[in-house]
Amino acid sequence: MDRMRIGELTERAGVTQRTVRYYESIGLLPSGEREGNGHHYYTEETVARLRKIDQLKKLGLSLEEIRDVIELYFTDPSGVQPKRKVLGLLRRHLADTDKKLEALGQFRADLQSHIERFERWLETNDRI
Amino acid sequence: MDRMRIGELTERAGVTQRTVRYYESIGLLPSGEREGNGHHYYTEETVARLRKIDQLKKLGLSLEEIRDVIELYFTDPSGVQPKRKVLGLLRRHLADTDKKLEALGQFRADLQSHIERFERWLETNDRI
DNA sequence: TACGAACATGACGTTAACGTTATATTCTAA
DNA sequence: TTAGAATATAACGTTAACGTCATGTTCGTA
Repeated sequence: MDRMRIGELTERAGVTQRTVRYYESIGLLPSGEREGNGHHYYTEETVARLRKIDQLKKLGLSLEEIRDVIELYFTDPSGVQPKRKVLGLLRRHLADTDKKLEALGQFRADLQSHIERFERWLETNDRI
Repeated sequence: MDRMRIGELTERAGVTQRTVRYYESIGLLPSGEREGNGHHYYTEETVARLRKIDQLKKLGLSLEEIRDVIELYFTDPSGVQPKRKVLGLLRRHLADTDKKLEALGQFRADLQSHIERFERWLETNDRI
């Protein structure tokens, strides 16, 4: 009972069929197995994958970048060399993420100080 | 001597002329004053503005979002109502930023834990 | 003053990440 | 079994943020 077609998949994952097919076409999503009739069938994992992709997108990762990391959420590369390779990738992503975090923190501080400036101004000048 | 033309502007700000003209066209950058000849002239502030825009872009803000906040870096809205309006905008941006920070922090933690997992694996299985 | 460099303007091109028909086939329920 | 819903595939459309000519005018200097 864990096999579903694209209709149920997209409803549960909150994306459109076009999105699923697009992801399949760029190799971001393994294209579901097909029956003799041509229809694709998906599983729970596909739903989870789509949700994870959505999360990563919200972090500002491009689909290409996501393709680099999505696998390690659902599979384990076997062998020392593949694991080393993925580890390198992950470390780069971590460094990038730290940079983003710092910049975003700075931006937050800027916003905060602007907000306080406006608040002070309004507090002293408002009650005319 | 603080008046420059687009060539110097773009060199100092690290953007192309196309970018400057595009920003002018969408109202993100005030289009430089023009002489009788048709040439635009810019100032130090334009350089600073372009750099600030670039910073904000790196935070994942769209040019439209940047247009909402860029002014308050370089001007002060006068009057209580305008200031209230900008304050509201700023608070929304602050809330958005906090959400992004949280998501990004979570992603960082995920990455970190994956990295550690791989490191442990390699440490115990590497020296065959 | 002449000529190459700089500038202005217009228009078509590009990439990412899908949206939106259009058409054909398959599934499902009455 | 047959109409309507779901699916597959192809192809053209869309938005953001510019890139890349093409053409014409202006600037600066030899």
